[in-house]
Amino acid sequence: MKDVARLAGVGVKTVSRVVNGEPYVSEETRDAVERAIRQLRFQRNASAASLRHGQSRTIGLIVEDIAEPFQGALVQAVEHALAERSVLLFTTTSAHDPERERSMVRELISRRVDGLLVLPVPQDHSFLTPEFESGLPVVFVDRRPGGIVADLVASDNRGGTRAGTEYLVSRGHRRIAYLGDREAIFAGQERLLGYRDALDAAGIVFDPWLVATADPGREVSEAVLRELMELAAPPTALVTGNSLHTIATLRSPTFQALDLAHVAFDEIELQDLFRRPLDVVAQDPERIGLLATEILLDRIQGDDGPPREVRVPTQLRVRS
Amino acid sequence: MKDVARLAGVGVKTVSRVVNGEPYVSEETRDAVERAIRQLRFQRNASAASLRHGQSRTIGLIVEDIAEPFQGALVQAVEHALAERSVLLFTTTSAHDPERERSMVRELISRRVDGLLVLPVPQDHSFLTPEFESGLPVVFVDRRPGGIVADLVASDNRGGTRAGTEYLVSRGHRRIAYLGDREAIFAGQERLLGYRDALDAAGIVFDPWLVATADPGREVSEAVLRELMELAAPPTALVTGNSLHTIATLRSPTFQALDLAHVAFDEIELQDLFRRPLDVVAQDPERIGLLATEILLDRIQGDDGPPREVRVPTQLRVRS
DNA sequence: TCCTTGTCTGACAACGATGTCAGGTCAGAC
DNA sequence: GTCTGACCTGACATCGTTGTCAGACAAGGA
Repeated sequence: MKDVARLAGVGVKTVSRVVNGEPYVSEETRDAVERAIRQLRFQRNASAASLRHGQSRTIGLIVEDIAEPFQGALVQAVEHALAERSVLLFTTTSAHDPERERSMVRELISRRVDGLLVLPVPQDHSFLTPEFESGLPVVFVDRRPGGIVADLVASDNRGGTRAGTEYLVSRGHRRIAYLGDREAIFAGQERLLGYRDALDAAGIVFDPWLVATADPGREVSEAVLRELMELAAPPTALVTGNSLHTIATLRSPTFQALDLAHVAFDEIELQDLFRRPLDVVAQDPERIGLLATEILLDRIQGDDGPPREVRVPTQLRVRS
Repeated sequence: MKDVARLAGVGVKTVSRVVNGEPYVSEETRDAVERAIRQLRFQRNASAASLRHGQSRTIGLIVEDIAEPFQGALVQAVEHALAERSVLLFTTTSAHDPERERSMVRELISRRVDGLLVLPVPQDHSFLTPEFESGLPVVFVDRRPGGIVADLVASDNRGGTRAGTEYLVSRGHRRIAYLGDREAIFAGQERLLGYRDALDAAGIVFDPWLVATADPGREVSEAVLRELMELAAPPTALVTGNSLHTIATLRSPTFQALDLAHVAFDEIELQDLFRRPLDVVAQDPERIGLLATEILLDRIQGDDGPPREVRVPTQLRVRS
């Protein structure tokens, strides 16, 4: 900037004014400065500007795994929402590891991000409280963090499984099984509640033998299905509570041999090419990402209202 | 840092030494400083450090679309490779738009990234030459950029389609069709060459009627297949040159009605759940991302050897 | 004429960290 | 006692930018 100023024959502050589009610069001066900028290929140093006035026009995002379809779509949506506002995105991953998540938070804070978007690892997040209280805007995505009250944007998990289960009920099913995440996991708990809501509404007595909660896996699905089918009154329909369970189940030989009605929570890409059409409760990662970004940017602008919780509707997609 | 120094009763420089783990600090001083750091929850300001010594421990990545599986896996791999080295990643997308790509480059440079990883939009990239010559390390990924010679990490496209086509030949096919990207696209050109290599090696005369290059789309695949099957000597096998063509083809009714042997370039997730098993030439986005990151970090360390071109092997996966 | 107002400009300090440098202490060698 | 070298420490300038402030000038009004 000093060089530009010298070449244009003006003071550095005037160059700064031109670069930032501030008023009170004469036409000729502006031209001269812009010429000098082009000639020297000057690029404003954002670190220095950030140092001076405390805003970096940068936000940090922590997810678990970018390659996972839902999270990839989320990152894409956030990036898309930010790009128009010339805010840059630090993308980091926790790899499901609380310790790594914490260290990423540290890295991001040391880079002085203006705000944080976190898809939290299931654990206590009260370690964020000091930052949070010192004014760093944090918006959580997809899961409610433990030990801290903050903005949250997530799918309407409960309404989603409820709608999916009700669809099965409407097709005449009374013995509907549920395979999903453990209840310790935020979404797992909510989705199971939605399943029960639908049963209650239909006057179907909840049968704990029809519910399995576990970490997803092919062997898990296989074992669960075998047990289910050995019941005196085996289920005629199944709800899977997340995409990993869904995929594991679709892959399990017992399921493939059966002709269970099936509704899956979370869309599966390319399901139209599967052997059987798949009915799903689709989430909307684009909208989740967009809303979370907008709330975060509002917070950065200074919005300090009470924590908001936004639920993004799911969509039942029947294809069978 | 000033506050920490005051609290610990030492000079700021000593705090700096402790924070950066420099030698020549006595045990007691170090303890006192560390206590003060904890007490004040001090976080080093990376912008300021970056301003002072010119390195930001930050790199920029530009892809087209993070939600696309190959690119998502790539971003994940890069992030993974960087995390261990406490380098943070700016993730941005060009959305296939050259103008936006340029503006992202500008944003990244103004943030003083130490290096750039670019999956380039097909276009001339000579606008990067000034930055490049002024020492900003840039590594291109997946595609060779136009108008600039720089490091490149990409799949062995030619070898990949060659292997895929040779497999079809080995199964007795002589009339093998190819549907892929236009030759103007880097990978499209290379993959078509691999197809021809395999034909040449098998002594099969290249028949231009069996080759279609186009932008992918369901209608495109449908039309191409119809035309192919109306040939006097229709093909008995098909090679699709990228995943979009593959998916469009799998969805096209004509293809579904047929029983064409098929090899697809690029892995398709969950293909094991498809109606028919899919033989693919799999790329290795994890390895591409890792190698590109390592080369970039080498360049940042000062490696100024001639531009490198690294080809990552593909893997033929036969399932049918 | 003098004053006010609006416009335009640049000197200077400050943001928070670190490289440089000079100075101090202390043990051991001569 | 002096010297050397290793160790320890902090004052200060500096990185590039921008907020503050004061000064200069012109136009318009009293």
